[in-house]
Amino acid sequence: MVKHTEDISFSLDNGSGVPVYRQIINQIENAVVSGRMATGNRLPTIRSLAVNLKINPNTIAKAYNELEIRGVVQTQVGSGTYIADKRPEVADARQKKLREAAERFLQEAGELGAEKDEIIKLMEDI
Amino acid sequence: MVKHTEDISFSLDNGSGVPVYRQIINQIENAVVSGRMATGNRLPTIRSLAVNLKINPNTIAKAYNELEIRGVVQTQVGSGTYIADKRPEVADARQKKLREAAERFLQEAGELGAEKDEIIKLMEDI
Amino acid sequence: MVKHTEDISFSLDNGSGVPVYRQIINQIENAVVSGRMATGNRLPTIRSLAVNLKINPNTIAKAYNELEIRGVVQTQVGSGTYIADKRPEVADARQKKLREAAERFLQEAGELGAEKDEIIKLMEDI
Amino acid sequence: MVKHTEDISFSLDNGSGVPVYRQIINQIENAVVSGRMATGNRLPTIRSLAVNLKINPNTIAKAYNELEIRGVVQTQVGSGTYIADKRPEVADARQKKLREAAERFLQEAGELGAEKDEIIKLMEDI
DNA sequence: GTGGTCTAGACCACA
DNA sequence: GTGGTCTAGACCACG
Repeated sequence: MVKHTEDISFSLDNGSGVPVYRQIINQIENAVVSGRMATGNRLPTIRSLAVNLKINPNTIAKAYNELEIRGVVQTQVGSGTYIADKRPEVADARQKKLREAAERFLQEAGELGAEKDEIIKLMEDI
Repeated sequence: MVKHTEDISFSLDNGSGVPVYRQIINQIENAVVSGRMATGNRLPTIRSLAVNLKINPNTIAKAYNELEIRGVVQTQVGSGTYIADKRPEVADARQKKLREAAERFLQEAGELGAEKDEIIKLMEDI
Repeated sequence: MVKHTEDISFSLDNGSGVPVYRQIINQIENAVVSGRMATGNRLPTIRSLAVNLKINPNTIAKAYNELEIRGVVQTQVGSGTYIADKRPEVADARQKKLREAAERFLQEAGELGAEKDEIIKLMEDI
Repeated sequence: MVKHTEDISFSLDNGSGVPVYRQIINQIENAVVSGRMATGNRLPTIRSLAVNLKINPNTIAKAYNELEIRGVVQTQVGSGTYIADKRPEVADARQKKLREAAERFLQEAGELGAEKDEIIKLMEDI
């Protein structure tokens, strides 16, 4: 039985320099490794997402296509795009991605001269 | 335009999608708003930095040029590129940049399903 | 970003010492402050202008880029470059630029020993 | 008998894009064709002018050198640099330069949407 | 086809 | 040796 959930939302940042299609890829991968999207869940259609995010359908198609190449999703022609079978690394992947995100942030915080105290205080405040 | 310190180091991430010249701009701005680079400090020469970072001098020139247009640095042809006169917003800018970096990180951590506890624990560990 | 007029023409002077990209910037700014180009008007594409002016596309890209950093234009990759939202100073800017141009001319005319009479006569003749 | 007048003053504009050495050349040529500097008049020494204008002596040397190549000045080693013998074209040259300066100005004024009336009024006001 | 990024390399203005 | 300008050309993101 194929589930039809579409409970994923995207937030794009146009000024960050990160290509839009990669932001989409990242957010889908994050949803997968965090367990919010699981095997068999359906992704939004290219068209609906294009309308939602106000971007060109080609951009989303490119993201889905790359995710398919990586084995994260599978496309069923005429039906939609689905999260692929769980692969073993998923559990590790979340930790890895979380740690990488933390390191990117700490790198930048370090450049801004923030010490551990200030950073943790900031985390607690927000 | 007096001091000649060059105590800034750069770290580039080629796979992040953020253009190299923008990474350089960000890191220089971070150094300025954090106080590590102050008015009159000299930046590394375009050519020396190009050798250091193993990138094309034009890429660095582009970064320095944008910083000049934005009023962050001043160039003296034949002499070098220097941090421009401190403008009043500098003090606020650090807080703003730090908060933005934190928000970007928390956004991504949220996508990965991390709660505040896990995040703070991670911060303390690294 | 609605209108698609491209009613701006450029005239470059190679021997003047003023960099080509700066001449382009000046002429676009002049068109904006004089009202010939208004918010939303599209600039010529980089490539078409490069062909027209017989210069390298990068030179035009550099001009457009600086105009974007200064907030004069906005770019939509895949679509074109457009005059940005009108900012309040525009009205004053025309007078300022006109007066500066006049002062540069009178400075040079003075060096050439021309008096007001001769200058005004010249203006009427041309 | 060689005259030793040094009654020429310079005004440099660093932001104009025109190289400093060319600004110097122009202003000396203007002084010559306008009759303010005549055959045999001595130019300021490179060193004194460098101090006055706060620029590098090499820049002035380059200007004087180019003027010598063009036959506008002559250098007497150990004595100084002097305006060369008047050549026939000088009388015409002033008109030509004046007209060119006027045309550059009118070009820019035209870009700013100024009509003859406004321009003449501006000339009269300043 | 639109603009953006990056490389490579030539030549110039200035100290 | 410093930065600035310009050319040429490759490849990318986006529509």
